[in-house]
Amino acid sequence: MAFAVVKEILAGKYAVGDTIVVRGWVRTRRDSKAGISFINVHDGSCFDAVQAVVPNTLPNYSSEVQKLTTGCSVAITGSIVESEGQGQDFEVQASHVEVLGWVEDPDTYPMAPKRHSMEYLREFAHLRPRTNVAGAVTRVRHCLAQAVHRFFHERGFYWISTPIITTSDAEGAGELFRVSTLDMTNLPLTDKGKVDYKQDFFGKEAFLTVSGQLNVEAFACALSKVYTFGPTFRAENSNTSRHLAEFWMIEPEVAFADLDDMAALAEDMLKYVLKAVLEERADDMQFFAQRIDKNAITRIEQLIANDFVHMDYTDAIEILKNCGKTFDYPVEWGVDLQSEHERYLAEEHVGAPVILKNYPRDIKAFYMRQNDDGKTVAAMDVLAPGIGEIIGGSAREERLDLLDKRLEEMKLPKEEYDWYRDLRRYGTVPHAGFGLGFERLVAYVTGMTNIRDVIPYPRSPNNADF
RNA sequence: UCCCCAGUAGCUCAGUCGGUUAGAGCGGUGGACUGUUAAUCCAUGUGUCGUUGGUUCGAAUCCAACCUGGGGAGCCA
Repeated sequence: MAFAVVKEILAGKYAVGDTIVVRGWVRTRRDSKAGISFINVHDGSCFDAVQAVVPNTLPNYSSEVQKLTTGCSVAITGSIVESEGQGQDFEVQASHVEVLGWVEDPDTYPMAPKRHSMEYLREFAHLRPRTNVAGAVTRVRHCLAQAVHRFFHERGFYWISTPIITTSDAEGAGELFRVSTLDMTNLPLTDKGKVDYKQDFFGKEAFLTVSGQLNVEAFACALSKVYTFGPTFRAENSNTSRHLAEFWMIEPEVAFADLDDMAALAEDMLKYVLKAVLEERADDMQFFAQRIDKNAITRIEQLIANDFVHMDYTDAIEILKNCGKTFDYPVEWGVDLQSEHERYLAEEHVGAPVILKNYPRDIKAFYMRQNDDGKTVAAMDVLAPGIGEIIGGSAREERLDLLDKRLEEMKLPKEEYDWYRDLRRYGTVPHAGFGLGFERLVAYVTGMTNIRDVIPYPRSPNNADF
């Protein structure tokens, strides 16, 4: 007698007549006067629940089975039978129903079998995994993560676990969370009255990382093809549907590669992982298309079928200037594109993901490789309709003199970058990489509109419960 | 952080141009019916109307501040 998971039962892995035990949580119970009850049990192995048919001849039928409500946990022993009803091929003819855990008060169990708002479910981050939508998101998220690793592994990339704690606050890529073991109510001070970080755990100021890029570049300049996939932290006071204080990022970094190589890699990767979702999570995607976003599947199919549109920043500016639309923020060569501009390009002008390349150097980071025109850098953004920037990347400046010049121009402390500069002093090579916000990808794929609903326990300003 | 909107039963919301007893659907519960499947039908309970303060004879309805949530912006992934 085997412990069976719902996915395998529904897929017909067991022969009719096999006796199995299925364990999970009750989604719904329906009683029939024919002397049977139907109990839908889900265990997370797939979108659908399995139906158990429970006859009223079981000793605990009236005392327990008929009292089962949504959320109760059960272990049901029975035989696999072909279903007499519509909606499923196989079901379980129960011979024994063991109630593992009751729901204290069905009236106040937060996950009632009905529509709930995403905002409401967010208040129950510990119970929402039992809902259709959170379960589907979780499986799609897993599928995407596995596909990302598989994609890079198949192409000879190595996964680098870059550090989560960093002592470099100089990248200037946003506010950092401080990491300290000092007693905040009694801080040690130096002679000058400043906090004496020499007495802190690392002997200097430490923070949570905002990016693994600089660290992973060192490995690209040794193992050629590498990537990071880990958590990232930004202490920005961002209150939007596409920002989190703690999120996961994928950052490939490739030696001997240029910007066009990165654009191609980004396109290949996105198509690869989206294909995996369509193939492996058809059940969940069908749900998203039904209930969350009717274009969820067709959008992905179209993305896979079409080449990404490439566009130079300079050309994008011309398009925006001549499109006849008036924007809240005026468009001029040299300005950073606003959300409204990016939305227009991705959603209206192209209607699909678009890769913007070669931005003015003055609005981009110090490490981006300068183009020969002296005005732009080899940077790219992949803009997805509805989400905005999903990928940001660049070729890295591998020429030490040019890198140093940028550090000086941007008044960054050169000594903080000694080890980073070493990569240019010892056997430097052209290299490039990009960063993909994992939650933004999950949101794009599922059609979920708020990034807080595609990560198990969202952290954002004023919210780190659970 | 800025702008806009909202906060009324377990949930989703309607309502009140300030005035005696605040509504619907869903969920829950009880029943009817049924190899059912977001079933269907009947019955049924529930609310210090976000918090604090103010205006008023009287506030859930008006005003203010605050809190929480949503949409948008900035920052970015």
